[in-house]
Amino acid sequence: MFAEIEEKWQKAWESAKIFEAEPNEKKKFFLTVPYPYLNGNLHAGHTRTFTIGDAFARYMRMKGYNVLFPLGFHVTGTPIIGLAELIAKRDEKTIEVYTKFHDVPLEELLNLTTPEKIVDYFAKEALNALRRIGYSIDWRRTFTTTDEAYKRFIEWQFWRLRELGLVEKGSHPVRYCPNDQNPVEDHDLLHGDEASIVEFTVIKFKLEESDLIFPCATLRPETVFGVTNIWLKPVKYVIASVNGEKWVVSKEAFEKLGYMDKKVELLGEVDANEFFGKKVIVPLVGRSVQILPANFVDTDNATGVVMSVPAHAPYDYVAIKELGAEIEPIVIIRTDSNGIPAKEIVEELGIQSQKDPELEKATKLLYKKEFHRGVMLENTGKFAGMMVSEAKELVEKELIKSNLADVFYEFSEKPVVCRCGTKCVVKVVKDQWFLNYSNEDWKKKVLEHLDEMTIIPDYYKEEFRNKINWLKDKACARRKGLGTKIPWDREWLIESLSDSTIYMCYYILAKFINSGMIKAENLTMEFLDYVFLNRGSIEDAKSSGLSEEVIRKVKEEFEYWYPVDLRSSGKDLVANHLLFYLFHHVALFEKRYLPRAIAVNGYVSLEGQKMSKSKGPLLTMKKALEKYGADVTRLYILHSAEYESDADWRAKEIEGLVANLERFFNLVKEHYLREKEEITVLDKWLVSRFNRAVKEVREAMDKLQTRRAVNSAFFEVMNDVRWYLRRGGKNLALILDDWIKLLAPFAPHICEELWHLKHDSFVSLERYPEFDESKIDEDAEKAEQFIEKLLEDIKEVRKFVENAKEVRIFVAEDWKQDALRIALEKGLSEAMKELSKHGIDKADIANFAKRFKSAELIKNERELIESSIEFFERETQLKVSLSSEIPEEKKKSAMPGKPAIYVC
RNA sequence: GCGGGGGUUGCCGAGCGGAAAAGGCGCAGGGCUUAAGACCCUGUCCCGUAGGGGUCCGCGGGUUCGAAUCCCGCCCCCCGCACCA
Repeated sequence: MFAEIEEKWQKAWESAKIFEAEPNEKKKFFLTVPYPYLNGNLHAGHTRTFTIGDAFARYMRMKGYNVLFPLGFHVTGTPIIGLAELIAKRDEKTIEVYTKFHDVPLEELLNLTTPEKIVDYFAKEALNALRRIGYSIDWRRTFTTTDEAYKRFIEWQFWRLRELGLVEKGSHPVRYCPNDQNPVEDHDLLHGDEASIVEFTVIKFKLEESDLIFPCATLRPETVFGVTNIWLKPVKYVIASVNGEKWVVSKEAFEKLGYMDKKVELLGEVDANEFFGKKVIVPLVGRSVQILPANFVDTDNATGVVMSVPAHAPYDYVAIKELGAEIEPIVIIRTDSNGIPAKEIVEELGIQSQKDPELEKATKLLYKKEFHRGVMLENTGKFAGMMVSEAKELVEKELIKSNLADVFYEFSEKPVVCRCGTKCVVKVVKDQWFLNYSNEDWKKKVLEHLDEMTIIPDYYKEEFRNKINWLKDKACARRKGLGTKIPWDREWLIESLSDSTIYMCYYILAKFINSGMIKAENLTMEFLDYVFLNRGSIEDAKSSGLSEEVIRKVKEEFEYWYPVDLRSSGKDLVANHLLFYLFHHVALFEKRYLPRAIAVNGYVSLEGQKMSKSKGPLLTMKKALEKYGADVTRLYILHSAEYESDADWRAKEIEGLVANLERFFNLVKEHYLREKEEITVLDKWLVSRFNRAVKEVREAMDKLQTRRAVNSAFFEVMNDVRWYLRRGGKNLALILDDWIKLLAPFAPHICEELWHLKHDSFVSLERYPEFDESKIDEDAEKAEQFIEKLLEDIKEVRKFVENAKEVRIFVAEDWKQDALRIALEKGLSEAMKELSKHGIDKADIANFAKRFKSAELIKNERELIESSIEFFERETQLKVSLSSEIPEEKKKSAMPGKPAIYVC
């Protein structure tokens, strides 16, 4: 129903260029939202984040700020390439998801076989949807992350980060497919997406009088002090040369070692039976212990060689018992009891054999307990007295330092299988480029800046603080994907989250680039240094080939718009993008250019179901707009949930909203242009209530609480308006100018249409309503409340009378009014004294005392009722009058603010 | 496990020391209508033939004249823990 109106105003805004922001004398507000990734159509999740952003942009604009709200598109990385391949391959599932959920017509979809075509198509679709929803975006600044100029900008950024020592080479473990010879991403997995990569410590036990090493893999290196023997499975093992040492490992382990950045060579096969009974030396301790057989050993887990700590490892304890070996467990950790921890838990769970699945549970329970509450005992040398949680890391460090241990990466769960059917391995990728987010100095600066920022909701600041502390180095280069090459090592592409950290300042360049004033080749190091970092002079910047005038202009605009005042984002970006956003700004920019505020919002689910771009279900922005139109969609999504809580999109609810919005539209149309009539108490009440709503809405919006704001601005005002009309109000127009303005950030099209019934200006540029204390009328509000309650009471009483014809209302006698006044001022006892002085009946006084708490002083109570008689009659369809002809005992119940009611 | 958030009436959700507890949705009844829809009104924890009474905010304790709201313990749910946008 509103489609035409919406299109009309979108065109009007566009041709009046009212959202094209240029520096001026006003205070600026720079608002950004994360650019969308174009491997599909924009969906309800984008709709939520962007609509919150737009509502706030509009709100700030109406509060008198010069608002810049731009948006670009993100296409770098692997998903778009992957999608192109899948479409080219005619992958069934992909075709289904993209036709069914992304609403791409089949014939168009089949054509999207290259990344470029995909980007073109979805960029066009996105633009259409974003325009149709009426965002107040400055479209002159849009761009795509594969634009030549953008790449220059990214290269510049990486040169500067490297100069600061924040990009370095290192190695790290990845999930890897030996067949594809590539790292495997989550969506390329057949099995095992739950598995994570865990780091085993491999402790080297030397065979006595030999150079053979038994590398025992463990997750609890601190228990090395309690080792009583080591285990091998009675099967064939191999001897391998590993970085020059002779290791005995399982066959599976040998294969895996080859991927772990080690020099590995097969020397020969060997039967574990040959070693049983022989002795190895426990590192750090120097104790000599036996090699024994155990069937629970999994040769496909890590090295396939295990150390035995029967006091603390249930498996070991049970294996030793089953073997009947005369080995005394050595307790090295104390928690609460004095016994042998593994023994206790095994007995408690009634475990009998190595095959008992309960052993897994016992191991986990004991591990947890000892890790969090355990203390290292005297027999652990210099670690004695430490908490286990602390000792674990230190023991490992010590062992590795003295070349007594190594690390071995393994999946936490198995199998992990690639889409191609091959079992994945953990591969250590070397010579990889890293962003050094673990750098303490860098972190410290970020944390310091965080303290000065506004985070919405505020408790997320703590979350950010923790995440900043947890953040580790990030591999920032890839071999595959779209994007910018690392400028000093062109084998590598900059990974797509790493090229999206400070692009908000690129919006300032984008305007000049899009207009042709600046070309990609003008973006030289000197120019960007000068504009963004205040490095070098304008003379240096001229080497870009740009004129001084242009350089000056760009610089001025950057100075005007930066920093970003608010970045509004979905919560999925907290642990990654938003952190990088902070880190990179802090690393590169001067303090005055650092981000001011971040707001976080939750996900959107669909009728209770999680949405998924790659699997469905999905509701695209386009579809929502086709079905409901812009303002309904906007209002709905803004009202659906607050802050980081997740919203659930429900067709049934949104349909209810359509009706509400139509009612609003018709109501305003009907009353907006009416002649004003004489002002009554009721009018004052309306204005007073409306003013409170204004206050509420502003307070809510200042904290980005769109749900609360819409609730108040739309639904609650609507309820007041209904009451007002029901009461016979004639001057609704009193609040309509302001009501339209109040709603304009949320439902801008309808508001624009209504506003123009009376005005020539754009409501989008009007001043937002102010709260006016002087318009608050306590008496009027009290009076309305009184009438409402009285009506309720009349209806209540009436329920109990059959064939009611008439209502008589009896207002409390004057003496009660007087007494209440005294009681409120001087206390009840004073009032009672006064009453007896005037010869009021004792029983009456007692009755009054009992009930005075529920009484209230209403100004002109009698007149108020009198003027509302007609209203009461209309509402009850009964004859209503003020009368003293009611039974005596009813009269007694009359109190100020609560008249006696008699229905007959 | 660590970190962050949360458990409120049929559902979604506000409230965060003094109201059976905003608002929305759903459901029921009434009005309007030739009818349906829309719209308007009423009800929606239990009891009640006079505007009243009782019970209630994950569970169990405590503080207080008074607790959904504060404190302690327990149970349960959601999200992140990455190299993926």
